[in-house]
Amino acid sequence: MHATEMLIRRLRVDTHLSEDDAQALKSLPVHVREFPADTPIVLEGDRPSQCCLVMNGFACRSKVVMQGERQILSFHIPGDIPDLQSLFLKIMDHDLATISPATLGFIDHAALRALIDAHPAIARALWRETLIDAAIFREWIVNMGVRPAAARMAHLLAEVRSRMAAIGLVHDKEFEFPVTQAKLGEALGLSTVHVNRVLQAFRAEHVLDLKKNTVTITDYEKVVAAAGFDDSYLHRSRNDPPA
Amino acid sequence: MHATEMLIRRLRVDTHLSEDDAQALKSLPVHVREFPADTPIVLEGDRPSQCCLVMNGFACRSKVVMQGERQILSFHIPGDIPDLQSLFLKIMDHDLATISPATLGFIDHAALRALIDAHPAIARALWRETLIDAAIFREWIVNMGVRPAAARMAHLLAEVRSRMAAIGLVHDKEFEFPVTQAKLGEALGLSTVHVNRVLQAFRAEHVLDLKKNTVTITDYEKVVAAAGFDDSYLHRSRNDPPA
DNA sequence: CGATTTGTTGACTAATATCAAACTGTGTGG
DNA sequence: CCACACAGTTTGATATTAGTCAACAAATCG
Repeated sequence: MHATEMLIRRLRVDTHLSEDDAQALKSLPVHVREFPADTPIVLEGDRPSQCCLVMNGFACRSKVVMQGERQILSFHIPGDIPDLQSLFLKIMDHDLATISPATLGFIDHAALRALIDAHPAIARALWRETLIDAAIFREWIVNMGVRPAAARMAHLLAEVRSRMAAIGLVHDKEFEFPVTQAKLGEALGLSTVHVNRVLQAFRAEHVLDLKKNTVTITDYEKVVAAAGFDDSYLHRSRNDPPA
Repeated sequence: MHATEMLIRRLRVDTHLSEDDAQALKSLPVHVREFPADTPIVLEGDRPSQCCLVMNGFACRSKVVMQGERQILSFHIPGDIPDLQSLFLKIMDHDLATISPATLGFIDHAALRALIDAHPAIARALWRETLIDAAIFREWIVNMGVRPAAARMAHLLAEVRSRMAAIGLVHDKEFEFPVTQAKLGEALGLSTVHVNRVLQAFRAEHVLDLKKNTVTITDYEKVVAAAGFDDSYLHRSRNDPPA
């Protein structure tokens, strides 16, 4: 799919865009590039001059603390614009990298700014995307703060499943999620060993499985119950009818 | 100080606003109300029709999970607009409440939307505020994920100190922070007992103290070192000169 | 096919939670 | 002014969760 069509479809999930807005988006110049797995896109301290649309594959944002430990802050799936905040926060305060081979579309800040100034509806749609991004961070904080390891992992996988489902990428209880146990640990604030043990417990209870970059959620009800998962923080449009 | 002046000053810290923009902000109708301590302002599930500016006192955002545990997501100090996201995310996905007696200024969404449409610079300034909000959440995730209890607490207090300093509310190594040990625990994902013990350790080493709603940072260098605190995620303007 | 990354296991340790009790301090009504 | 109530803090003992280390097995990649 073409990058700008993808963007239009994504923004229209939550916000009404006129044909005029859509045309304007369609004429946005996008520079498409292929990235191998585990490759940095932008790093903390950078001053990017473009935003990045994930067209294919997966990415994650992370931050390293001086002791060399890394905290993964978010995972990104096709359709996401993981560094949209760089449009107004000049200096990156975290890293963005692929976690699988990925196709990325780069859009110049200048072009995006011009579009925003000329099309208030597009501005709102993008602003809203950054606000949902923040809502996901909030839930991530809850996850780390109050949930024990198993619930935390269940919650993360339920969220990724939910977001993948929204773009039609969940098939037959399965979805692609190219994450190693080590990376899951970095995301959840758990050691690799503990991640492994929690995963085994889920497998033993036939709740879920993760292998070969694929998550299989055998018993979705149990996952939701274990995680206390409620997707309202994702602010899907059905929850938020227009004002 | 008048609410709109406060807002103008706040937005001008990071963004250039013309006299025209400032005048427009000044004419924004603000409804000022006093709140006692520990009083909800908006709750999860609400559909607020106004945003709230903290003029005096302190607030926090939090989320409760079904087991009744509460995770505090952020603390808010005078000048903050803790629920600015409600302008575009109709349904609150978390609670907002005072933690001390507070003076709050309420601004109608409708008025704010009109202002945004007419004044792109104000829109950007507000958007930027929500992006910094998200940046703080990201660092909070790092805090919960990789830092042990003492470092985590040091980081939180260093952040609050930094934000209080920015509005001139740090005096003589002290600043007001009306938080109980129980609330600190809810913010940091620690039990009250553990918070107490960590605090005692800091006291014993003459690093910092927290009593009577006041934080005293005796040895700021040690706090920064223990926390690995680096304020660049707060995106102060000196780090982000205009494009 | 060897080399490297990823996953798995067991034994042990460290960090933090839990529980229950006692001890502040502060404000209130008698 | 005292006594009581209450919210907040402190303490000790014990339990639990998750981390560390080290070795090995399995999968993946060139």
